[in-house]
Amino acid sequence: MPELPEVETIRRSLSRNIINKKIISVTVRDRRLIKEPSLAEFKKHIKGSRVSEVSRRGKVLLIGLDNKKYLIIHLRIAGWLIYPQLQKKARVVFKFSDNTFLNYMDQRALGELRLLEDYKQFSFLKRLGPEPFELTAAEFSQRLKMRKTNIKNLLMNQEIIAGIGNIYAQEALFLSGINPQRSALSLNSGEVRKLHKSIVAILKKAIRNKGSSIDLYRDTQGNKGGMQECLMVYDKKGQPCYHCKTKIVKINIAGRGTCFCPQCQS
DNA sequence: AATGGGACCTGCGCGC
DNA sequence: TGCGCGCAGGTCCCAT
Repeated sequence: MPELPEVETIRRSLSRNIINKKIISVTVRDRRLIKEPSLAEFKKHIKGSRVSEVSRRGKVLLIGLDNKKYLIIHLRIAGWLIYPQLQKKARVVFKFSDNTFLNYMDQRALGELRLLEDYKQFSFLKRLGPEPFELTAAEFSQRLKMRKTNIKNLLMNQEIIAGIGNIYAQEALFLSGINPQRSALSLNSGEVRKLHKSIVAILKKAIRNKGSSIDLYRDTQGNKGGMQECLMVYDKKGQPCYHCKTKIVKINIAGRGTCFCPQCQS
C-alpha cells in the first residue's frame, strides 16, 4: 500500500501528534509482526519510553525514543497507523500516558515492526538507495548506468532509489513518455533527465495530496488521501489516455501489474 | 547480474 | 448464494 508519499504523510502527522508523549503500554495482538528483538524485549524497552522524533527513510518509518532505541515500522503492502482512538482491529497498540493510542493496522499482516539500537545497521536500511529529493539527475543517471533490466523494475528497486513502488513507478514513466519495458541501458540522457524530473514531480504532488487511497490506505486520522484522483495510468486498463485517448494497456512485469499508454510511452 | 517463481498474509471482486 | 480463482500499494529467498 504505502509508498514514499503515503509514509511521508503519516510521518508528518505523527510528528505533529506524538512527539514527547510517553508510551505506558504496548499490546501485541499479532506477534508475527514483531521481527526483532524477542516480543518480551520489544515490549520491555518501549514501555516507559518517550517519543523523541519521527523520521522516514524511503518507505520506512523511524520512531526515535528517548532511550536511544528506534521503533522501525515497515508498512509493506497493507499496513497503516491510526491515532488517537483505540481501534478494535489493531494488531499492535501503543498506549500513551495521556490516554491516546497509536494503532498499527494491517489487513494482510505482512508489515514489520522492529526495535533497534543502531538502526543504520538494519540491513534493509543499509542497502537502501538515496532519497529521491536528495538525488541529482547526474547521480540518478550514474545509478542506472549499465543496467540491462527494464526501467520499471529499477525504479522499484529500493537499492537504486528509495521510496518508489508500483503506483508511482507507473506514473513517473507515463509522465516521462517512457515505455516501462525499456531497458535502462536504452535510455538516452534526455530521457533520464526527464524521468528524474517526473519522479520528483509525482512524489511531491502525491505528498501535497496526502497520498493515494486506492483501497485501505488512510492517514493517521483515518482520512483518505486525494492523490488517487490524479493518477494517470495506474489501474486505468482499457480507459482512454488523458493525452491521446488511446486505450491504456496492462501488462505484467516481474509479477506486477503495469499500466501504460502504448502511444505516449515509447 | 538478471530473471522467474514462490513465499509471506488476508480479503475482495469476478465468472461460473 | 456459493465457490474457486486471480489479484492487490512490498520484499526476501532460492534456482537458473
